[in-house]
Amino acid sequence: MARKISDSTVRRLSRYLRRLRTLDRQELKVVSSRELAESTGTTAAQVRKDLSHFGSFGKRGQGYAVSDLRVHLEEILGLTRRWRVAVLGVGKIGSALLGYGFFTQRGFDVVAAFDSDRSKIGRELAGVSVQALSELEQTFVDREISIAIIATPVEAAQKAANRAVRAGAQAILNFAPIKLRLPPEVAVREMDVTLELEGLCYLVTEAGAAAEETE
Amino acid sequence: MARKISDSTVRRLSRYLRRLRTLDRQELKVVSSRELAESTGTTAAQVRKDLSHFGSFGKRGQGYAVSDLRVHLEEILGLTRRWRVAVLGVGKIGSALLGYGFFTQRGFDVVAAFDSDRSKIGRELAGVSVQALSELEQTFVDREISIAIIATPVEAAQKAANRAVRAGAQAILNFAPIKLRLPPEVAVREMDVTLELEGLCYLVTEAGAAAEETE
DNA sequence: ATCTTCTTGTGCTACCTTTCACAAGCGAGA
DNA sequence: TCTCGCTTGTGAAAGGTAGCACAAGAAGAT
Ligand SMILES: NC(=O)c1ccc[n+]([C@@H]2O[C@H](COP(=O)([O-])OP(=O)(O)OC[C@H]3O[C@@H](n4cnc5c(N)ncnc54)[C@H](O)[C@@H]3O)[C@@H](O)[C@H]2O)c1
Ligand SMILES: NC(=O)c1ccc[n+]([C@@H]2O[C@H](COP(=O)([O-])OP(=O)(O)OC[C@H]3O[C@@H](n4cnc5c(N)ncnc54)[C@H](O)[C@@H]3O)[C@@H](O)[C@H]2O)c1
Repeated sequence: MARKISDSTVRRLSRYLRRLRTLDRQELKVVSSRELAESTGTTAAQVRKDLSHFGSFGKRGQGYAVSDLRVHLEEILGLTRRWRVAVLGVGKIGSALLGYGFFTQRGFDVVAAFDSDRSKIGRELAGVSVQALSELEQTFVDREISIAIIATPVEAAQKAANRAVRAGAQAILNFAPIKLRLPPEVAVREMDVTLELEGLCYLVTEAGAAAEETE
Repeated sequence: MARKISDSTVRRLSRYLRRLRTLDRQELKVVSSRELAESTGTTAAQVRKDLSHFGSFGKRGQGYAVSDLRVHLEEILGLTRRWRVAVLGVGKIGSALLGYGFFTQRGFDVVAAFDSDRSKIGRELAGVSVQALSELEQTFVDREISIAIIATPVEAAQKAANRAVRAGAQAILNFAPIKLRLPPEVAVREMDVTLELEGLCYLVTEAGAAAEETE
């Protein structure tokens, strides 16, 4: 199973899992690749190909057992354990994330928050108390934190990420609009609102231009 | 120029533009594809290929004129105009977005905000007053809003998006963890934190498994 | 005027992802 | 047991995307 799985496949697996959890809650027993495809915005063949990289989970003529497939996907994605997360930068975005109920529900425990602003340190948000940066290393080790969410201003983001990685973080979710430079063994994903907005502008502008041409 | 440009190319163009704006502010006059590539996390060939889809902007032996290329990219991405944006759902994420200073700086004006919660209506955040949903259609038309940011709870997201589209929105930026079903002419981008976090878990788990195998 | 150095723009190639199409397999019903 | 209807799993084809390598061109030195 040393096959290289692409990011887009992994994202789709997350989508399938999300859907399966809903179906499971609704007590539905089986689901076909076609149904799964329709509700996640892809094609039936794509669903089957994605799953086939990891094994044969379905029954020909029937479909997939919802609950079994859910468990398989949870295993594949590494979601059978809980993950401890720290938030770096408790500003507007950071505190929104601390209050995000979905995390706990999905296996992520935000167990620490750090800020450089003295006036914020000691304050408690959603059951997590904001700590000084000086406590970062110790806390990462003690609480076995594997994921750091960067929500500092852009100027501080690279340093904050470096520090989290040195303290043992294996993965970084970055909200700051900057491409972080980190060692290749650290997993990084970006949440870049402006990038996405600009992408939307391109599409709208292009559609407008195309419409004019065919006039 | 009716060539189909891929999403990944558009995203990279945004990155180049971001870098060019910084260089321009630093009064740097020229930049090579190699420099641009290094600071945006790609390769020099990729930078040149991306730009070549739209024309020849560089000088052989020299590089690209920073300020010219910046303008070209702004034109390509449709950022020579300002864009009016509305936020739907003024909760934790919605209010963080309303207070996000980068938007204005980048050509996006958040001119309206809507919420279903009576107690929030009339309140003012970052210069924008929260309106009732009943005013949505009229406001979209009056203020020529082209982009709607969905920041409602997941159950309300599809309906909110539909309503924004019917009111004239050409693009949707969706923060709710759901795949929206919208007419194909509407541009949609997703900001799905849980999806990204799950992707990180996969990578970390996989790296862990690979390390064990080679023991 | 020629040579050297540097960097672009691009055809070609290699790789990767998605789609197609169908044999194989499963269960139900006769 | 055989047939029928349905859906999976997968090899092969198609469609894209990224990287390589180099001719073409630009500026400055000699
Ligand atoms: N506000 C938004 O809607 C939004 C949206 C998308 C992206 N972002 C990005 O997210 C990041 C945070 O944005 P925000 O609006 O929450 O900003 P903010 O100013 O509200 O919060 C930033 C917080 O980080 C803290 N901080 C500063 N330096 C730090 C350091 N070295 N270590 C730890 N904490 C530090 C500050 O004290 C502050 O509390 C920025 O990079 C921003 O570009 C914000
Ligand atoms: N909080 C986070 O950090 C976070 C992170 C990522 C994604 N999200 C997603 O963003 C969305 C909003 O999250 P939140 O944490 O800000 O939730 P929230 O509960 O704080 O805010 C939601 C707001 O939407 C309003 N609302 C409800 N129905 C509405 C409707 N039909 N039209 C307009 N407004 C309506 C509510 O009154 C509330 O003010 C959710 O879908 C959530 O899953 C949140």
